[in-house]
Amino acid sequence: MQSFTEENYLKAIYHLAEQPEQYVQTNAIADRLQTKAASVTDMMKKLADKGLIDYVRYTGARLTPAGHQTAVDIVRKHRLWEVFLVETLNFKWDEVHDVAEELEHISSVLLIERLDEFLGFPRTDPHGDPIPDKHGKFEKRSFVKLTKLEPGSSGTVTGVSEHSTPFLKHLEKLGLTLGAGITVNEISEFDGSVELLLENKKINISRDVAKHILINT
Amino acid sequence: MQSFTEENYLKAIYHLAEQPEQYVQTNAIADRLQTKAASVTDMMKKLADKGLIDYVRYTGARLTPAGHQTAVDIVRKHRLWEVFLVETLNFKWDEVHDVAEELEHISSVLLIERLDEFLGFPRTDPHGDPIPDKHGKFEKRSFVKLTKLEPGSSGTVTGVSEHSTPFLKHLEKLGLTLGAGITVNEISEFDGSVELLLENKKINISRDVAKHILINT
DNA sequence: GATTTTTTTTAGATTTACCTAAAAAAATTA
DNA sequence: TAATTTTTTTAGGTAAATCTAAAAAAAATC
Ligand SMILES: [Mn+2]
Ligand SMILES: [Mn+2]
Ligand SMILES: [Mn+2]
Ligand SMILES: [Mn+2]
Repeated sequence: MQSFTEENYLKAIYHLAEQPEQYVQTNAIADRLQTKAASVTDMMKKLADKGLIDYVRYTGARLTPAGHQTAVDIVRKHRLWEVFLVETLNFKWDEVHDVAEELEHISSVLLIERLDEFLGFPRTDPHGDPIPDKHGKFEKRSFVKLTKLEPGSSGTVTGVSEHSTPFLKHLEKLGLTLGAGITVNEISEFDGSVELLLENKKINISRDVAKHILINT
Repeated sequence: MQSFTEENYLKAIYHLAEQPEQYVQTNAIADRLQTKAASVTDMMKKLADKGLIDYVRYTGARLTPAGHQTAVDIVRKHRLWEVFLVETLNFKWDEVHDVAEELEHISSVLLIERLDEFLGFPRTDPHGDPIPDKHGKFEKRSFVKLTKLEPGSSGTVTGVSEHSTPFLKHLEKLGLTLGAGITVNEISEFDGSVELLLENKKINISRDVAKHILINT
């Protein structure tokens, strides 16, 4: 049994690690959880004592198999709840993240199994992120950041790497929702902003927006 | 914004008070929350400072209007989640209480409004308890405890005053579920056990079981 | 009404999750 | 490599929610 706080630390390490064996730095965790490095160090010792992370002083932390399982369980719950909120309760995709941050800590195993079943075992959440199965397994999506596309190339929006309400509302307004087909016209040398074709309409987005849009080519 | 702990104290006072103006004793709260009287006294001071209860030393505590609103909101959420678990996710009535104890603390107002709507604005939960509307209002049910019925009188099971899994499983086994029609044959002078007719079948239940069964005559 | 019992509060600790400020280690730059 | 900057840890402290043990008040009993 972990506290909400412990679960949030494990999830942060999970999301920050690009490869599973990679050590995640103290400051990176502090930034993500909006806390102080000293607090992170305290928690790292505690999680290491519990066998949930490997922690090496001045190097960082990485999840043990037990810690990984816990983290991926939380991610699974988060994403299933987001699907429920959108599909069943008609939330918009920009309204679900904060509620799911609370719901992901509900501990009942039966609840999440039944929810998964009720939703028809969805594979992705409203932001295009894959939903791990109960064993923590899921297929890796293939995508490139919109900023990495060559001018002239086309693709489909399959995900976003930022879940905040203002960002998603902005995309909604532009019509850049999941499944939208786009073609890159030009990437500005000056500020990195991207001009693209969305259903024959020419739109311009800033680099800051483009870098959080994931494209399947 | 209250902590889970504060919410649980307010709910305990709400459930323990028979009339709204009645002061609830420190020990009663401690018993219900499985904590110590000293801890309750600490929390009473805190809740009084926040204006959620009236607290009189050596007398007890009662909810202020603000505290009552908070408490009844939690009860509303608890009962709506129980309906969801049973109606939508096919939980049994004995499996829902502990999960609802966690879910009742999820704070989103939109979530609970949408859930209410999705469920079709149910008026009672799986144990027959009334669900307050968003203003905290609900109709008082009329019922008598099964132990108060005269031999010969009939009625329908409309509720239970105990939500534990073993108790509800026991009732399930006997066929004493919500809506069941019963007639009292005899109440034992010796141990208070009750013999009753349930769909023409004669069954016997102990006083301890009977006192938690609520009958509509 | 005095004595005993029960209930409640106070005093003083503990644990968890934080914090700031200072010290130490590692990484970067000169 | 020496100096500087960045990162991380340690030291020491706070607030919330808990506890035990002792003191005080209220209620029950004699
Ligand atoms: Mn999310
Ligand atoms: Mn998501
Ligand atoms: Mn319940
Ligand atoms: Mn109930």
